[in-house]
Amino acid sequence: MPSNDAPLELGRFAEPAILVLVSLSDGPKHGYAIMTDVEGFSGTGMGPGTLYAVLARLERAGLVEPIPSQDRRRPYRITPAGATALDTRLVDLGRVVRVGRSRLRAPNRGEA
Amino acid sequence: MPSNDAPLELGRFAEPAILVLVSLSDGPKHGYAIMTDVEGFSGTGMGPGTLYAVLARLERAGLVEPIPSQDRRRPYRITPAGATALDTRLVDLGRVVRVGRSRLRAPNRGEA
DNA sequence: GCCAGATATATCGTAGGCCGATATAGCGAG
DNA sequence: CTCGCTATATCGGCCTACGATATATCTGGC
Repeated sequence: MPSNDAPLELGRFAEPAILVLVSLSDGPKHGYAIMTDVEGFSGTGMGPGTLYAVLARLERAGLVEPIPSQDRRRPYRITPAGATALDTRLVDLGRVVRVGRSRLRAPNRGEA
Repeated sequence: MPSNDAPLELGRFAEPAILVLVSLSDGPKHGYAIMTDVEGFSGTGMGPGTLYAVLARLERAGLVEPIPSQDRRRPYRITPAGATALDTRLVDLGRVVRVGRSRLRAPNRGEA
């Protein structure tokens, strides 16, 4: 979204790549299914432009791989490397979330 | 990052804005202190280019505000709007982390 | 049998974020 | 006095994010 004169609720949610990897960690899916799945477990949607760009980048990096398709769908599967990378990222993210929440709960003292 | 021939462990960590807001939710800090603090609670560092750009954007959005400085430091404080936005984001992020972890733990069945 | 809408993928344009490099300057230690 | 740390600011460029757009298939209603 271009003009940020309004209140603005923070630009993006997080790395789309993480959302895609989480979706695929459930089992192989094709692009369209990933889109609807992501919308399900995160409030955020994702256009085809973002989705297929992320998928291509992830494939180049060896974190996902395509499965030979029998019909018009092109399913992808997460690779072991992808699962490892996602797990690492999730641990880091979880730590940030935990720290952030505890800091928000604590009374905001004036000095750091 | 140009050439992606190497394994690659995923590009970025997450939104720098979130890291900055988490840092400020502890109490007011100036830029340099934010940088060292962020390196502490997340494995990721952050150059001055990223930091001050994020700070400017966050200020424009009303999520942080500058505190009049007495010395050469320019401290920032998180605003109520900033705390609310961060909390919302943290909830979403936490849900993604939870879903991702449980999916990674479950046996990877071949069909979605 | 036809049309509308959902399913499904691909690509382009572009706006803007990310980030390293670089410049500047005060301050304390030795 | 000089080195290195603290501290902030800006510029340039690559790359990502994402809506818009194009295309094709499958399905259900009439």
